[in-house]
Amino acid sequence: MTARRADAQRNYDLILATARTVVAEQGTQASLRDIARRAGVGDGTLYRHFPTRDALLEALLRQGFDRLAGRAAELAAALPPGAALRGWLTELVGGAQMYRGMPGSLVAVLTDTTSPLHEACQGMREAAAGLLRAAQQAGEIRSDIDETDALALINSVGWIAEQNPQLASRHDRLLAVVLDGLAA
Amino acid sequence: MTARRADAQRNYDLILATARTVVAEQGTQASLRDIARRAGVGDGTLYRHFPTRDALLEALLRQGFDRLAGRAAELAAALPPGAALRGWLTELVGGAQMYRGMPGSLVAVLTDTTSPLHEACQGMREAAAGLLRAAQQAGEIRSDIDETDALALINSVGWIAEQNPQLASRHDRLLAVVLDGLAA
DNA sequence: ACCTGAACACCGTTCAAGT
DNA sequence: ACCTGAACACCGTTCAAGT
Repeated sequence: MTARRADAQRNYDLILATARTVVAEQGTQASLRDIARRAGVGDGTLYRHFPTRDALLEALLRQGFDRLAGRAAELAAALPPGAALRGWLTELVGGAQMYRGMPGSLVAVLTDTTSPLHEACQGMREAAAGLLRAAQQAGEIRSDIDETDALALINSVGWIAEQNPQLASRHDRLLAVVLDGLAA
Repeated sequence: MTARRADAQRNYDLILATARTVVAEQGTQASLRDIARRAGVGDGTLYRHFPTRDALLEALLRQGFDRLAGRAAELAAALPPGAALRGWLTELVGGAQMYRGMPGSLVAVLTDTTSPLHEACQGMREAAAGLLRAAQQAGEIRSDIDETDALALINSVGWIAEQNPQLASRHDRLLAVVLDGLAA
């Protein structure tokens, strides 16, 4: 991929930047043809660089995942274990809501080792596992759940507001209910 | 609607029965054209009887909603308030999972008074509100939530398994976490 | 190597023409 | 009053033809 031809690299970047805009506007189910058209490339060019929709979303999200993994380390250093985990999960669900459909993509990919999104997810997963383990050892979080449970539940709360914008005002309370359920 | 012509009534029933099968197979996003084709009617006939996808889903679900409202009364009579609410919510999420996409339709319609699904939802809503109020007065459920919160959260747990079948084995545990979060 | 865009098989939705 | 199916404007995806 480092030996990419200059025009190919330019198109790759162009498609990705356009996809970021269009997905922010229309969600993860945005028309791929629309993305290609607005990027000014042929349909086939999009498919050459991103053979599946997940491949495109993956490229779109890798940055966000890396950032979240970094935030986990910061929070772990700054806060007690339970507060660090709760703070991190709260940031995660806020970030996933930036793109409509993202909680779904994230949950779908959580256990799918074949998806390109899964690889990008791993760093974040391990960060989640670390925070969770520490909070469990401190006796602040129930011991019968793992990081997959926590990520699935938190994203499901993000999904609610995206499914029905009128419920967005309830988001904080719903998140609090789930976090209380995770407590020991 | 009682003065429906015989052929219209026959088509209405035929479309609904076919939709039940197809939605069970393919979820709430099933192709409307496919439903019309398998019912043996023209595309326009489906639109005449069900002008929107929601109208079709509503007809499909009214029975289930009525049944759930009835179950609420049974559980309220047979169990202490907290157990009645928890049992009812557990049945609800099990039923909603029968059709892929149903938790989403239900949450979407929860606050939309214009949708035909909303009307069908009202009986169930009131049943939920009654169970919830009793459980809150008994001090078993936290007092800062309403039935909309409870229904949204429970359906979000149903959404998880539908989004990623590999997470289905975690369903009972995830439901337990949310129910614990709802406890006082 | 990479790009383009026509082509194919779908989809939701509408509406003139029939009975 | 109701039904039909062609028609329209989309969509995802592929692939021969170009550079």
